[in-house]
Amino acid sequence: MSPGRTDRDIPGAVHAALLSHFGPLHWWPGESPFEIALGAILTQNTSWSRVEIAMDGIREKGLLDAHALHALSDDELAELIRPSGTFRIKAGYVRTFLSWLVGSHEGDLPAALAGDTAKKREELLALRGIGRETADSILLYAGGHPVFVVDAYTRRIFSRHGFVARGAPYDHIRTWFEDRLPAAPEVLNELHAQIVSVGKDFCRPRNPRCETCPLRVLGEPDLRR
DNA sequence: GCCCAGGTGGGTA
DNA sequence: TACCCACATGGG
Repeated sequence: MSPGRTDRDIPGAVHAALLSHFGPLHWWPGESPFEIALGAILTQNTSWSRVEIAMDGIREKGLLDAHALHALSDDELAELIRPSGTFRIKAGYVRTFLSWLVGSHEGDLPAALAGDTAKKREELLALRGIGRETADSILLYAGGHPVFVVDAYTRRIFSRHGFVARGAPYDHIRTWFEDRLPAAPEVLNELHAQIVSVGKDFCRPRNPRCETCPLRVLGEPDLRR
């Protein structure tokens, strides 16, 4: 960090550095809010390539719709989800989500997500299987709410550089970013995607590639964290 | 064989 | 609060 710079500049500087390196990533472009929400649940502790296989299967069967999936049996739903792993658990989570969406909001996700951000977050968090990261992914990517999504990459990168404590609570990290970024969904969307990319390619759990990392401008990371 | 992946929930102390 | 563990698939 150069002299005169404060930690308030860090998220913006990271965003600029990563955008310059990776170019715009445009996560979840052109997909329906429902597809995005379903993907957000299926990707829990799972690589995105596995989620795409499950989503493609659901799409090919013409079932990528809240009412259609809601009408399936538990076993049928679990089989569709199987490629994304932890499928019996996730089938239960998806079932809970569908029951909320169809039962309380007539299957209309944009309508279900409209309104006050904090209230909608609470509503999503009340559903079993929708934790903080999944709730915020749905709020941001499917609902266009200006929230920052904190994931394992965010924790690893920013704790290695000393900006957040390793075991800091989710909402502490989220507000640290939100306080330092514009309340613009497109910025928060892009930054989260960029962080995942740099986390995969450079700031890896093992064998990190710090020498060529686009975030080496932040200084020397503490890899013990 | 092992760790990891765009986590969450339940249990225990 | 802070750890542990199960969940389950496939890639590196």
